[in-house]
Amino acid sequence: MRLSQYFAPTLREDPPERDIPSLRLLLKGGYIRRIAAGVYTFLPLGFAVYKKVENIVREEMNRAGGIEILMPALNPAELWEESERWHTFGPELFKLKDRTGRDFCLAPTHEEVSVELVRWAVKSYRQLPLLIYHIQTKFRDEPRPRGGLIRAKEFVMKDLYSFDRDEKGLDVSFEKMRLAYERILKRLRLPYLVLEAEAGPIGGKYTLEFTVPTPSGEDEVVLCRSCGYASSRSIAQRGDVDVDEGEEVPLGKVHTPGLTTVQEVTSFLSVSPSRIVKTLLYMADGKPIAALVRGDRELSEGKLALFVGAKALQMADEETIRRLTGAPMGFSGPVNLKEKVFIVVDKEVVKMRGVVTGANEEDFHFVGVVPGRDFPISLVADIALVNSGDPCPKCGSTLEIIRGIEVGHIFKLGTEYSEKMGAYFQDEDGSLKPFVMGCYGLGVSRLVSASAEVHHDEDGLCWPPSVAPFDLIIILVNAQDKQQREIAEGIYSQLSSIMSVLYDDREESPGVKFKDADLIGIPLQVVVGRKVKEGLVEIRVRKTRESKDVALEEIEEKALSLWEKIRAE
RNA sequence: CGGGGCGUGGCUCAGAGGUCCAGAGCGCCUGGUUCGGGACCAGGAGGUCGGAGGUUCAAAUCCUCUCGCCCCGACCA
Repeated sequence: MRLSQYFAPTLREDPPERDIPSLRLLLKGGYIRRIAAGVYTFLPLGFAVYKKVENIVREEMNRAGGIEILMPALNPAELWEESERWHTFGPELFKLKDRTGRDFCLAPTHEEVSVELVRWAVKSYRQLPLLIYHIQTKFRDEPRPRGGLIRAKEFVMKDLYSFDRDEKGLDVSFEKMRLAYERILKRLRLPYLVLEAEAGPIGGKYTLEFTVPTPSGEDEVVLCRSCGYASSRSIAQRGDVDVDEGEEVPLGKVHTPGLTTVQEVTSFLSVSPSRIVKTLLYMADGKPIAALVRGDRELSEGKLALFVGAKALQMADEETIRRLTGAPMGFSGPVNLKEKVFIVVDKEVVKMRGVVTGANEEDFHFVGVVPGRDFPISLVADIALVNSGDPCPKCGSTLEIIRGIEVGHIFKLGTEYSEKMGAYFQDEDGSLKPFVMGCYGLGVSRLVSASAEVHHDEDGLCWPPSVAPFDLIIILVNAQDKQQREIAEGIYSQLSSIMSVLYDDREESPGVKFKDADLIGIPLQVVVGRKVKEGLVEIRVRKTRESKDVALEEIEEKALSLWEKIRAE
């Protein structure tokens, strides 16, 4: 491709969004263009990278036994009513009506459509397992789009749905997908972590999250460098900590006028925040629960929901708090609650003696509270959010918190959707059974961003060969120079037959061409400049900056050998 | 949805009631020079200052409302 006839509108100045390197470089390099918050056009270069990523994903899905289809983005409401997600998915679901007033949504995921398809087409265990997938545009009305392609309102996802006879079959399908995901990420040259995570609105019993570690990622990951334990922070566990157990003293009440925050109370009583216990009230599937964590910690709602088996966990509102405690917000405690409340105590708190809690009375706190003595314990669990420095639950060494981009998430769904939507097959023994499902999402457009995030330097992008928009760029230094032009043209036609080549034949000054080449980040660069007089051109590797003068007649051989070399890295 | 910030030629921004108030640099067009790291000279095109309303003799500039975008948080495959 001749750059003079291509469409790669690079920017000279940095776009204002400079916080996330991948977004800045994709915009500056003419890869993508924003048309609204979280909505992007892929320009030719970006689309080229996208297609390469998509193709790797497709190849690995097919290799793992997936069968490609294409489901519609526009979904009728009735299907979503069947799964109940028309109401439970929340405001992220884009809803719309057709001209007759019939309700539709723009699908954010395709469990419903795939179940509808399979319950129609698959009647016998003989047809199982079935793994169907598509690569398609998804819509989510994100409250806050961010990072360009990283969190968009419209994005492309590969989603595969597995249908099996039983749990054992599901395990096999799940494992196939796990391996396929690892192969994909390796081919993309992306470092990744496989995390245990929470399921979110998709549901399911067991999930793994594939996360690319990068400082600008928006997900927090708890990581143990010594044993490799890795988990999404929202549900990460922590080992046992030595706590200051305190002494068993009698319960007392103190006047704490207007002091509602941990900080206010602890400084007023001159105690450390680790000696106060926060009582957080929640409604779990309509039932009240109290969660107790140390004052210097945060509660993990994910873990709490997991331990109490709650589907919908919501912080109690002001009114509910008054009803349960008889006091306004800020004075809640586990002692003398007005109603029967399920009390979940963090494993650290249960060891503590003589702590401070709210007194369930306006302007009062209790001191000397002892769990078990002064209030009943319904459940002891690890419900506090992990902080960096906490001990690893597996090996006890120190946990770290890093950031990452979640690029894939795979779920063992079980029979939830099949049962809700009436999707049954006949098993060998003649009985009707619900399909046992799994679903496996991979953010294709997000992978483009993640790749840019990992593969760049201060001058621009440095694509790995597997996703680069072109293999090699020819830089014609002086387009006015007849000899340079002829030689560049020759190399262009010669190399084009063995690799994909972008030829910068523009009448631009050398500086512009070099800057653009580095910015765009094509792996190999061939510079046709003044050394042609000596029969030499220069070939260089974008990423490492290594550079060699090569005789004209050797350029093809050299380009190929360098290509093989960087491809193997 | 809370908090903060920003909307002025294609891009990055300056201008904070009037008279150099519609500007600069980059980009773009014409002509010429140049050609190994975002060249130079000359000429030129291009904006109802996000929108609506208001204050004023006078509004990019002050006020109100509104829309959009960015960042932090809440939320979230």
